[in-house]
Amino acid sequence: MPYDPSAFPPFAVTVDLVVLTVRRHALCALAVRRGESPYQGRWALPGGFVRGDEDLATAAARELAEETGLHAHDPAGPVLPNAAHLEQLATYGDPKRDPRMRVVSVAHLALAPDLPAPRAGGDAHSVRWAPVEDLLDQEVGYGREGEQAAPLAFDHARILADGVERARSKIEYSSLATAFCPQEFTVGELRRVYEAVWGVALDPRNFHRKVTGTPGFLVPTGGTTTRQGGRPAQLFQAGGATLLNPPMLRPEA
Amino acid sequence: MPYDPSAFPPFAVTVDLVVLTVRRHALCALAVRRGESPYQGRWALPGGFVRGDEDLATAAARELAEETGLHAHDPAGPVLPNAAHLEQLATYGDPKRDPRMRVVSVAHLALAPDLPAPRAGGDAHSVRWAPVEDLLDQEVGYGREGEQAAPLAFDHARILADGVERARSKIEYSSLATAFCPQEFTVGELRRVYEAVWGVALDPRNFHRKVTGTPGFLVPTGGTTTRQGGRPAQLFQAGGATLLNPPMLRPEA
DNA sequence: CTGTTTATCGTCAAGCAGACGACTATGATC
DNA sequence: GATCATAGTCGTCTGCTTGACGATAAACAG
Repeated sequence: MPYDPSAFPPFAVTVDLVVLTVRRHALCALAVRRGESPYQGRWALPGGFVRGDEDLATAAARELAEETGLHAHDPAGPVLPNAAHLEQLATYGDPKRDPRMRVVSVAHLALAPDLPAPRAGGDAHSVRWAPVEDLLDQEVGYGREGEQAAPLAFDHARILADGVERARSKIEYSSLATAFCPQEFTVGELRRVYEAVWGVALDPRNFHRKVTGTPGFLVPTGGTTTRQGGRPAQLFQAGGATLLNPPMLRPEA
Repeated sequence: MPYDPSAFPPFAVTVDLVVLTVRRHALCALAVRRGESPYQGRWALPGGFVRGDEDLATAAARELAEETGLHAHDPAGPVLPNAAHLEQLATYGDPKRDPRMRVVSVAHLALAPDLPAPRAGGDAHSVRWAPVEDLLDQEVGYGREGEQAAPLAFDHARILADGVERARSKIEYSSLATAFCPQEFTVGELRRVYEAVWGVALDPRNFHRKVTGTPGFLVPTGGTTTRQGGRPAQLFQAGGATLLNPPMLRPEA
């Protein structure tokens, strides 16, 4: 049977990105300010149309590079300095999610280390890192200093919440928390990542025992650093293990 | 800025279903035989186009009902007799995955109890439950009795593998295994579900202690049954808990 | 009645997690 | 330079969970 274009309704397909990082002890997401209607002036997740000859993962990696300058981490390739973890999150296709037309958005989740330089390709007025708490708690509508208190555009609050939940659960049983760290990092820095993502305090001694005792999680690089103050700490890299067994336990409550 | 149809390439959007059940000690998936080109005569996952005014979850539930007569389980609604668990799995959008046109498929995962009656809406020649092992091990190409040994159509082997992996991991930390059981079931039946999905043997005594000791997982209905032979077993229903803490541990290997 | 099957309860040792004490090595402050 | 604050690292102890497995219970088949 030949291809019959009338047999299916046409959709626009986009990728939206939940890009997370840990800055100053807080889990932050990348937000862009919309320059056009609908939701003009509101904050939204970065994203864009999938091109006609482009895979979904490719489109997400392209958008990520355009917005942040980060490369998607290729497990097969070499360890790049500016590499972020990128994975598909979920797909959102409510018929009314975009008032203009029928858009299906394949959301992706990216985890990036704290970027020393601001991202490329956007001016400071239209792109920012915002604490996810601020972005999600804006249903009632008040920012701290007359800041933009409107909720995220479209269904992006839901997408962001799903992405944050994915990140929170995935660092339990995988080594993904290292994606938030620079290439070399200390146990304390890794612990602060867990604390920021989970929003809890962890016992430094038990945490240290756990992560250094899990084979393949961390490999020492030999160096030490004192950038956090206090006694110098050993530097580590992410080891080859991707799944943690047994997992890190997220405290109750 | 008004809606500009030329600004994005049109896509067809479909839902494909990985419907799993446990039959005769084996994890089985629903497969349909393709009646048309491409891949005519090959087995594929059930699925179809998303309609113009339909949500993705709605489309998946509609396809599920059309193929199996099962309802998608609504957590808010009453417990229906023929209810299956349904969740979004992942989205597949390789530009070449369908030779006819650009199709993005939002795969969903459904977990159903073993259906006493064959499914409605399809004749026996074009729909069947097949052990996932058979469906996935056909890359080399030989079935047991001259059976259809060709691999699944399109990228459906990959989708099925992803769905199976999701199910395998999700029954570890959630109560989803009960979705494979009838409304009332015994601990032994639940154990056989785990054994079939994971492909391992579990100690009946430790399993019994674990599931009956996890609060909210199982609630006794008071009845007993002897349908498995041997000493009568207590009947249970799924309790309210959806997350198991601590999780069921899948044996190493 | 005896053997088989399945369910259920108990015991024990090993391992892990949470609570927390103690010590170490830095920089900051007086 | 002594003291303090900070952060890192090593231990100890206790309770809980797990995995291995013995023992008993209640049905059915011969």
